[in-house]
Amino acid sequence: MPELPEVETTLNGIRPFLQGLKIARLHIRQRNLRWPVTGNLESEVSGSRVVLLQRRGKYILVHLERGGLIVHLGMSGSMRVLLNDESPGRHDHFDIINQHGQIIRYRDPRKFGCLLYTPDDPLRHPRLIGLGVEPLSDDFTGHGLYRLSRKRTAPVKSFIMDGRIVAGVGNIYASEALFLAGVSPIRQCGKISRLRYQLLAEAIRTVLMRAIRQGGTTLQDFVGADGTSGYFAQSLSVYGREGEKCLKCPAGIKRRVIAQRSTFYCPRCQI
DNA sequence: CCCGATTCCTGTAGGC
DNA sequence: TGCCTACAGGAATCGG
Repeated sequence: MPELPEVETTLNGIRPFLQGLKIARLHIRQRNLRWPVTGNLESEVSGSRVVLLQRRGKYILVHLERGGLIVHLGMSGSMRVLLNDESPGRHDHFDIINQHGQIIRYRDPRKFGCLLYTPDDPLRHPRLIGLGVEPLSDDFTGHGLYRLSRKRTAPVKSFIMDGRIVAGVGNIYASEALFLAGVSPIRQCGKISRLRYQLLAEAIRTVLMRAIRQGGTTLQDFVGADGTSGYFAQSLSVYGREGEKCLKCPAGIKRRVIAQRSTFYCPRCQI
């Protein structure tokens, strides 16, 4: 599932084929994504230069000379640079074709992703305006998490997965970061100490950066822009390891559902 | 405001 | 072998 590291991997892969170049054409085949793709985006963006490719949370921002595109990979999306002409499959919903005729193809079997156009600064789009802090920026601190969590009762796992608090932490990396920090996912976020939030913030940063270095996590669908899988899956400590032995102690990894999401943790190491 | 449940979608896995 | 159901989850939305 594309979370922040997978989006970052995708972005790095497609950047050489888009940033600084003109978009010759946008070819949309399926307009029925997470939100309907409305309006004549094709004519808005064709001939426009990509001035910057940027990630914000799990969103990909394609800044154009005027306005920009906003792409989300949902939970099964990928963007791939085609090496040779391949006929599109039924889940290949749109292509971006650059000035050299190179094709960046968007595939998303479950259609949870989106393609939006805005004539304004994409960062100020209503979908992005309420996003929380970037976890890899200097603004992301344990102290900030601590302050935002006061008087709240949600489980800490739900808290760090809330995009209005931190942008880009999804189900897999939430479990992994909580394990690394030794914090139980079911603890009420408002009752966790400042010190432990410092450990947690550091763990989130560490897990995300490690995953980026390994090209993200591929469980089923995810591939980077070159079509290869990420290999962070082999580094997962708890996710998907129910019943297996904890890496740090003799206990077994437990699974429990928190906010309708599978959550994996060590009941002994994570307090 | 805060929080949990529900919703969208389709491929895959497991049961019978 | 094939049908059926449950499950996976990002994020918006709704209801309490």
